[in-house]
Amino acid sequence: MSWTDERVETLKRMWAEGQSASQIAKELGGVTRNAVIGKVHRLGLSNRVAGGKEEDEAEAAPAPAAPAAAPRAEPRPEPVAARPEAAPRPATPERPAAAPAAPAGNVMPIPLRKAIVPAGQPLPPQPSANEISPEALASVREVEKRARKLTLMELTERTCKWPIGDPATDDFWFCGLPSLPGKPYCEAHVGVAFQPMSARRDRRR
DNA sequence: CCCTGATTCGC
DNA sequence: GCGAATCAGG
Repeated sequence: MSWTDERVETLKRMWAEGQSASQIAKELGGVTRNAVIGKVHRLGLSNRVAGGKEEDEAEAAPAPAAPAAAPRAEPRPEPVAARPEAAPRPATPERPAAAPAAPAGNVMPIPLRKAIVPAGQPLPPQPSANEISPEALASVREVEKRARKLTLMELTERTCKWPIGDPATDDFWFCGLPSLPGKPYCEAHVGVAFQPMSARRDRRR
């Protein structure tokens, strides 16, 4: 793989977004995080906040904290697959079939809180008590108390991705315990996620 | 261990 | 210019 303009662009964008080198490498494919880091440096977009090119010295830059605003922003929970990329412009000026969903009145009439959350793609089915064995259910409940409560961005290939809580509230996180090799979930959650058909049938009704 | 970025240096 | 190997951390 080579650093085509497009790939460099992606690199720049993701780096600017604060994505890690390994994440960028995964996204690009065909390169390691080392390659990404190397490129980042060569491009000169390393870090150094206000850096200002090659200032001689003047390292003693005071004003450590801007007293004005404190944009204490947690890492934005950007959806993993968020691809602002080029929006497919349907170049079809035809009548907009449906009226604008948003009322002219700039006010969002939605009850906020419970509603809009994209909910993302199909999440693993939440156990509905009657199809999970009592043992597994108990195990899960026990495990969820020990859950690492990871956020979406903190998940890796080795962390349990079982969602816990209501995505529409702050009361939402991912299990995060060590996942079974090759599985997306930890042992307990694998237990409720992958059940033999027979087990389900026997328990049904 | 898992992960992070930074640097070096042969290619 | 490139990126694996390595370093230095968290």
